[in-house]
Amino acid sequence: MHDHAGTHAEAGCHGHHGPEEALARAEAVCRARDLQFTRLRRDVLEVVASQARPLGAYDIAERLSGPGKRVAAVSVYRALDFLTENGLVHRIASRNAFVSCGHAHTDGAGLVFLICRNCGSIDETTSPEIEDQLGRTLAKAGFKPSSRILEVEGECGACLGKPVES
Amino acid sequence: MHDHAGTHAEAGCHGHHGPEEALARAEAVCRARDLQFTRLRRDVLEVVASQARPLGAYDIAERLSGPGKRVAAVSVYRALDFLTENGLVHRIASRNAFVSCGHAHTDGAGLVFLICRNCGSIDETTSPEIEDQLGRTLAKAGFKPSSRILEVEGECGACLGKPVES
DNA sequence: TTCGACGATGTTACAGTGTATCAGCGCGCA
DNA sequence: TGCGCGCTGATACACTGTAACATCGTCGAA
Repeated sequence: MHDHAGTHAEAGCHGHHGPEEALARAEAVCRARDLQFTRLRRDVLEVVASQARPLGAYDIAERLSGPGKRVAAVSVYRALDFLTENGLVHRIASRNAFVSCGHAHTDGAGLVFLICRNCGSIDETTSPEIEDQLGRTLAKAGFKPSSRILEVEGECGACLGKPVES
Repeated sequence: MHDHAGTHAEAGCHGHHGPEEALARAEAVCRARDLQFTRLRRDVLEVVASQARPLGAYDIAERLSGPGKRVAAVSVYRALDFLTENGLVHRIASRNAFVSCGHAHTDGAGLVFLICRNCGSIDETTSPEIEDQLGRTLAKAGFKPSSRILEVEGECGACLGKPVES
């Protein structure tokens, strides 16, 4: 289930900070903006933050459901909308899935997602240089940006280090 | 339906070259690689290339279907797979839709998609500088890339020029 | 020519993703 | 107490994508 938590921990991980930090940050953000950090939103964030891999909305719903309790996907979507709007979770467009945001960052500034096609983990970095270049390129094209996504698929450092489990 | 064809034509358009060019290039590519440029593939490409906006697979299927003829979405998907594998159309991950590729380019080198949230048109540019910076950033992170997507949403030059139709 | 291999297409079914709509619930506030 | 408002539950549905199998056409070999 959460077997990668250990293997991933060492591997140049900027992105995955664990649930505690994400929850603390969420509480702070919601308090600052006078928003409700409800039980459902908390639970969804906790599930997403507990994984270094992106989770689909239905995955999350399944994990939140149990014998006595059933969480519908639509509720998860609403919680995810809330969380993404407030920068607590990111949507990975190339996977139709979601990851928790490791650190506060100024609204999408040069954010890059590194998706390992081997272990499925997601790492998150920023690059002001890319942001600069992108800004210049857009200006040259006469385009006024409002949001951007930059996702790279490949092999992460950890998987390159230990290529095969033979 | 195709009302934007005129309005878009003047607007710093790198991306939308019309169906003829796309079809000619596709024929050349398929001949060079000894691939079959079948009727269905041709039709799908023609529909996609006739629009500056990205089209969903079901949109394409609908446009290809008529009173006597019905094209199933699954056939469209197969044609789109073929076309994307050969660099003739691109998938826009943030929209789950497809656009025809305006020009030959060396396998995803610094490709940037500019999606206008006002008129819905897509423009396509490349930036070696961004590619450079991205390469450096990835190297620093110890990440070996195999593919990447970079999509920017905002307002295109044409829509900025004529802000409102009042 | 006939046969078989192979790739493309047709068809059905189904899984996964996301939204619309309405009803009910909890809580603050007049 | 009652009202408003935001959150949640629940159902239904639309959109996106894939799996599996049948069929067809073409090309090359026997």
